[in-house]
Order: sequence, then structure tokens, then C-alpha cells
Amino acid sequence: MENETRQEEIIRVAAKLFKEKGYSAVTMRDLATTMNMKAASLYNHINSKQEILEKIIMRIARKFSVGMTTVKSSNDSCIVKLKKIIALHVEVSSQNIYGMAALNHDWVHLEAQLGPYKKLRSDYENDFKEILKEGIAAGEISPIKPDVMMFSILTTLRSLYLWIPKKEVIHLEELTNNLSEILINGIIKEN
Amino acid sequence: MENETRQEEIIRVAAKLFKEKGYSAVTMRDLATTMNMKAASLYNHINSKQEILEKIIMRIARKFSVGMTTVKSSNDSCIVKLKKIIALHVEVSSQNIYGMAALNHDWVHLEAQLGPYKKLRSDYENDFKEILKEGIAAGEISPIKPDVMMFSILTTLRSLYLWIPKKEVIHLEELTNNLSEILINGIIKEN
DNA sequence: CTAATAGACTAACAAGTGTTAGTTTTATGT
DNA sequence: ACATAAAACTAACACTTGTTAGTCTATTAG
Repeated sequence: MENETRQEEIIRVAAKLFKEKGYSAVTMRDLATTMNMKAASLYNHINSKQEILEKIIMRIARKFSVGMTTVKSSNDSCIVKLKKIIALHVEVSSQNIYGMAALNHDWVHLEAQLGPYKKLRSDYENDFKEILKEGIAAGEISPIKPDVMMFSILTTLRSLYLWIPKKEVIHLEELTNNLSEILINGIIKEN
Repeated sequence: MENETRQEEIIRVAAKLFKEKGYSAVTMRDLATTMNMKAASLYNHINSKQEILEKIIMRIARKFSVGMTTVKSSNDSCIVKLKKIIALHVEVSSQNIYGMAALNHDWVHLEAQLGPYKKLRSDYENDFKEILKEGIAAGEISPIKPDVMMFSILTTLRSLYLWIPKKEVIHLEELTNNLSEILINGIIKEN
């Protein structure tokens, strides 16, 4: 990963700082210091602080959209679709630990891209809910409020970035399996 | 609720602004404007911006600690204890929608109270995990990693503040029951 | 070797930051 | 009606903010 553009490096480092303190609390001088340069020099590579935030967030948001489209268009059962979505979150989150924090917390500070971001997110949530409703209609899933179900599952998946780095060894497949088990079957022991 | 101190009013309004934009992005002038006063006048009622954040966060954090202590010292089964914790989160979250955002996002900006806050939180998580482990030992709960279980349940509960206000009618008992069902039994239909 | 370009630098800007000091207004209790 | 206290105000402070302009330097291409 050493053919990384200087711009990409700035964005990567910015994402890390944004995770630690939030977009608003990170100054261009903070970012510059971490990059071992002066604040003004950053502008040889990026146009504005806002642009950094946009790139961090929209890049990841689009990955989720693409993933959801793939899952939606498959012929799997609803439960399998759900498992694939869980795997999608584990994958994207583990590869973008810092960026996920910005996506979850700092999207409110988007300006020009706020609308597009919200569109992607609400489309995603609608697709998610649709899968749950299909599952209920097909008798695969309990007929509880799909809203509450989606909220419960999706907030867990959206918070993965907080938690993945705490695991000593990140065994992604095992994590995906454990999460699927818990989110789908619950925690209660069946006899 | 009209015998509310002016200080309490400031804190309540601040919590709402903190939820919308985050602690760092809210200026004392923003807060003053919302309160229909000038920034300097705020200081007749509070000592600093930091103090506002402390009061918002620590107040709620202590409610959770007290609640957990009560649950812990009961003689209920682990499943019942879990249900009581779920009810605790629904109750505290619904009564402190704005404050919960600060607790979840802006605790990083605590200064003097950062240590005490982290202590309360890690104690809470340890107690939570202990309940799960007891449940596993007693055969009530599936022997999956208690870490993953706790993460899954707790992040859902911690995100309630994002979601409760979206419900048209907030029927708290029904929400508590639905959440218990989903978090404990999962979403799959049993035959 | 020279010219060109990328990318660092210094200096500065206009606006915004939390907060303080001192003053005036408003409400309260006798 | 008047003294007192609570709570608003204006003005200002020292500092920080994102960003721009202009310059110097090191690497690269011909």
C-alpha cells in the first residue's frame, strides 16, 4: 500500500482523527501536524476540509449501496440475504474502521453531499425492510414489527466499527457467524 | 414542568443542540440565540460550556449505574434481569432523547469528568457481561461468545435515542416487549 | 544542465471561539 | 416606594478557525 496518493494519505489520516474527536473538533492544523506538514500545504492536495469529509463518507456509503443491490438481486432466501448483509457490514466495517465513525457521526456536517447521502441511506433502509417483510410473508421470520427488527439489527451492524478494533484477533468469518447466530436466532438457549 | 431553573433550561436546550450538531460544532452564541439571549448572559447561570456537557452526560450515566445496581441485586433469573435492563434503557432513553446523543457521541469531549465517566461505563459493561455469563452457566442462554452478545444487545439499546423519536406514538411498554422478543429470541420463526 | 512541476513553506486574512468585566435592566420582598 | 438581588446587556479580550497568496525547494523530464 505504498503507491498511495498523498491525497489518499491525507484522507486516511483525517478519517482517523475524525473518529477520535469528530469532524468539527479536528482542525486543519491538527491534521497537518499529524501529517508532519503545515496546514497551508494540505491545500496542494485537497480543496477544503469539507471535501475530505465528503470523500470519506460517500465512498463507503456507495459500497453499502452496491452491496445491497447485489444481495437484493439474488435468488436467496430472506435469511440467507440477511446473512449476506451481515457479512457485508463486517467486511466494509473492518476495512474502514475510521471512515465508519465519520459515516455514523459526522454525516450531519455534510453540506453539498448531505442530500445525496440521505438518499443512499434511506434507500438502503427501505431495501433492508423489504427483505424482512418478504421473510415475514414467506413464514421465515417472526411476524414482529419489521421496523423494530430493522432498527435492532441495523444499529448493531452500524456500530461494528466501535467494536471490531477491540478484538485481539479479528477473525472476520467467525465474527460474521456469531453475529448471524445472535441476530437471527437470539441469545436464548433452545431445548 | 414550569418550575424549571434557568440553568436547567439552558442544559436542556444545549442537549438538543448537541444532538443536532455535536458538542464541538455548537457555539455558545448558537445556544444563546436559541435561548433568546446573548452569549455572555449564559454565564450568569453556568460556569462553562464544558460544565454543561458534564451535567448532561454524568446525570444520565449515573441513572444507568443505579439501574444496573438494582437489577444486579435482585433474585431474578438472567433472562428476567436482561428484560429489566432493556426496560431500563427504553425508560432512560425516552426520557433523555437529547442527552443520550451527547452520552453516546460527545463523551470524548469530557475533560475533568472523562475518567469518572469511563469508569461508570466499564463497570456497567462488566456487570452486563457477568449477567450473560451467569445465564450461560445456568443453561438459560446459548453458549456463544458473551462479548459478541453484549456488543450486539448493548449497541442496539444505546442507539434507542436515534429511533424512539421517529415512532409516531411512543408506546414504551410495547417497544420494550418487542425489543425483548427480538434481542432474546431473535427474528427467526420457530416451528 | 536546464526547465518545469509538484509540493513544501511563511505570512496573513477575516471571521468566529469561549469567556470576562462592568453596566443596566427587571423582578422581588419588605 | 425602595433597596436588593437576579439576570439581562454591551464591549472587549486573546486565541483559534479555514483558507489564500506568494515564495522557495526538491525532484523529474528532456
